[in-house]
Amino acid sequence: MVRLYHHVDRQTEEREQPMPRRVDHDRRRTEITEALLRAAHRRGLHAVGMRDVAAEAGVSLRLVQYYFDTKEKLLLHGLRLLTERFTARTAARLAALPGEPGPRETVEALLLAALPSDEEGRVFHHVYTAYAVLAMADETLAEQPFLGDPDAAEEAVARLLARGQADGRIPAEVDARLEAVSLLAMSAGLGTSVLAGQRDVASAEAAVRYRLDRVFTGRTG
Amino acid sequence: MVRLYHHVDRQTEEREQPMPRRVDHDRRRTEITEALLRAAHRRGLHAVGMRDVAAEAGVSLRLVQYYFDTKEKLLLHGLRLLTERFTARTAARLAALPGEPGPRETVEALLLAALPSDEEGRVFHHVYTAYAVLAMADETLAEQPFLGDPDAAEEAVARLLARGQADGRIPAEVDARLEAVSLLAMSAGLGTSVLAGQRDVASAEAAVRYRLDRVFTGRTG
DNA sequence: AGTTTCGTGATACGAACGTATCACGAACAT
DNA sequence: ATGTTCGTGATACGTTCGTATCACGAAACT
Repeated sequence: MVRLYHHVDRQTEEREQPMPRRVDHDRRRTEITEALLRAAHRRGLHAVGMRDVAAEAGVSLRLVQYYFDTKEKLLLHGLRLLTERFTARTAARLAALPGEPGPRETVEALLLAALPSDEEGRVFHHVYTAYAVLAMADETLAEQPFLGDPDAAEEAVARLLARGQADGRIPAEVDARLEAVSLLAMSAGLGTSVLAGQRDVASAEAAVRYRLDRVFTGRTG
Repeated sequence: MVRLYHHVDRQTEEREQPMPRRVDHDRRRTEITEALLRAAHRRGLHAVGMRDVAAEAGVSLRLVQYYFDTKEKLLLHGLRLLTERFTARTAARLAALPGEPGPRETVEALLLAALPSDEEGRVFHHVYTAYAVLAMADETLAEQPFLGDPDAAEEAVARLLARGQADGRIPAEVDARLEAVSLLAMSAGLGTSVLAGQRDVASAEAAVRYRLDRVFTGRTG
């Protein structure tokens, strides 16, 4: 799926009749969508127009129209790319955990990944929340799968908590499902208040760690 | 501060030189601002224009301009009214608690008041979150006092939790401050996911009650 | 070689936006 | 009685938005 500007590399691909000739459409689309996300973070998603995206991507307005016919399609691609990026980022963080991470370390990494601690996290949280707000009044956005099935994360955390219970690290009377729901909601809420300037990242992280300390009260090891 | 349309009732008020003659400006302003909040809930805050507000309030565009010179001022008034209304609503809910409510009942009422359970709650949460997102990219909004000092609620909850500890209903090793932060963040996060269509209100309320059950583990009474 | 398709630029169009201007009647002050 | 201020309507202005149109060079296919 990778084709570059002037040199070819065509043989790696079977070509049906009408196919893009010279430039890699998917690559271009991604570049433009990334420009959308950057612009949305800087000026606010609501304030971003086709022309802003074009300028941010360094292309002409026509090109943005060419690759995404309408603004709505561009916005939908934006949401899709955003969630893909976030999934990848989270997976990378999990993979980077040292040794053989237990449920506690894994859940902590999951929750902290959703916090706006670095620039990437800030962009993600800002734009994602903006999409969520748009979805509150826009039907098309509302029926879009947010975060690629929003309770995938819930499922993952609930499973990890159940594992913690099996290991004796979490008391049996904990409801893994409800606990997962509340942890994820807390993480999201903390992120929003950080971005809204009501709290700093350190205190948000402290709250996450405190809560996990309270959930994992059993013997360790 | 109450002056009505055609009949006067002036004697209740001392009048300085240049004062509004016939209509109650504050009342009008409030009506228009309420129209803004309704329109913002229906179409999304970003999509609301001066003309929409005028139509929703049943007045002419000129009047909206007359009472709020610029759109920015209208938006700021909107945020102010929104937080005032929410404060009043929460206070009313607390006052409606039966008997002599303990910390548990009070905290629960506080957290549930922030959930979008009825139409008023949905309007509040939607528009408030929309403002929060706007504030993430708009400096003027960012320095606006959100919810009339955002950690007033945090302070109140922390105090109630401390009272619960003093009463022996909450274990001493609980950190009242961090617990308050995490509870409020959870409530906000749950509200957002309800409005985004990812969860229904009942499950959000269940999560709140579950968490409170976990916090209040000591003897009751 | 000729023709079709692709990628790109420049520019135009109609709608909607926030804001400004003009006008006028009713209420108040003197 | 008269002049000024207040509240309101109608309407216009300039900008920006999303979208559409026209044009043209370079590639690819036949």
